[in-house]
Amino acid sequence: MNYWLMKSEPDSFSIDDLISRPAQTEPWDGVRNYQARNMMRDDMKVGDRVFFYHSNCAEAGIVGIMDVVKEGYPDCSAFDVNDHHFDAKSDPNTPRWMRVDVKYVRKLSRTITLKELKTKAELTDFTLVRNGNRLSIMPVNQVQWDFILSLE
DNA sequence: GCCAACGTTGGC
DNA sequence: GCCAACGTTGGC
Repeated sequence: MNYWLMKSEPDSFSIDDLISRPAQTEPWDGVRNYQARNMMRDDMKVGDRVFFYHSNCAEAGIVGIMDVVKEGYPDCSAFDVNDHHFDAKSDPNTPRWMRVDVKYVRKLSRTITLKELKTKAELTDFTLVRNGNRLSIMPVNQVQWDFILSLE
């Protein structure tokens, strides 16, 4: 089993939005970055665990945990001209973008903020705290995962 | 709202 | 294949 972190701006989709979805499950669409796409297409498996991270907000940080419940499949929001994430270069016959489905597991008892994570020597190599990193999906290793949860 | 970091695009 | 211009991300 692998561990991941996925970012979302709570103004557009928060963990409370996920909780209110049917079956508390949501297709994670709109990702338009190749590295992140490749991880959803090739590496994320059913049963993998995911940190839900709130970005670009007052208190950026990890707020909860999700499960991967459906592996990479075409992100059809790229085909919809009315969708904010429409991409004319994604052909339905050879889809350029992929998504996975994620399901709510639980909220953390508190937000573990980016600010706090940056102070931890144990997380020096964690992608999230590396300066200027903009990946919206990233792997988390077992040691990092366990350490972060121990902060809760 | 600012702006640094960085990914993508496209001219050459 | 280089690289300048441009757009986006995301912390602050």
